[in-house]
Amino acid sequence: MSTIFKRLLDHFGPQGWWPAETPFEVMVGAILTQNTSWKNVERAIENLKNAGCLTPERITSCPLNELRELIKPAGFYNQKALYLKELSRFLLDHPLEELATLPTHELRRLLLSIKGIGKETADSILLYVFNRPVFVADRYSHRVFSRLGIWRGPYRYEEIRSLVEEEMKDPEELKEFHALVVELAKNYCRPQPRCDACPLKDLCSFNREGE
DNA sequence: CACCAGGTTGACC
DNA sequence: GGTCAACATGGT
Repeated sequence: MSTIFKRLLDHFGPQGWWPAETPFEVMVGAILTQNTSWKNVERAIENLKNAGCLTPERITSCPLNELRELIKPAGFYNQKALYLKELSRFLLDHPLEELATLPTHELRRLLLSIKGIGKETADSILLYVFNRPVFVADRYSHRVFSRLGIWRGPYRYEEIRSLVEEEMKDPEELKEFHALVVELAKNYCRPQPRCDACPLKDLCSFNREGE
């Protein structure tokens, strides 16, 4: 696992995730990017910035219809507008300084209680906002680990997360690793793979089927 | 034209 | 516990 990380870092270089100016922007981006390309999320965030709506206060006071229009480029805008309202309400009730004092498992439980925040979004926030040592075990990681023969069987979020967290404890490394796995999968591990140019070609076991 | 994207929810079994 | 359709825009 650590070897793979070094290989990826060597090949792609530091990815600099998460791209955002404030912790709140990270959280908003984490919700908006759910099953959505980052390119579309950028437009939505740009709209929110231009409207001065990138704080919990302004999103809470923003009319729902207006909020929907602002984030439209990110897709699923009806439910995501509600999710952003939920998140903002939560943050007004629980300041970041308070949340930062909680142990990771309690903070995760709190985040998961917010409608619109599931496991992956919660872990993205734990990692990129609160610097907690967690791995974001998204579908890309499952695809990559399956192709590398590290993981057999179906996609199970918690099990893949544990697999990585047992070996890697440094939040900074976990941040980069998640970003690098995404980069690898996007470029070389598509449904129609291009294993010829893959930087981990020599490690890839393609004799087995199963995503 | 079909398929994919930095998932989550609620219904159902 | 697990599975599944619905959700919506923009790029390839």
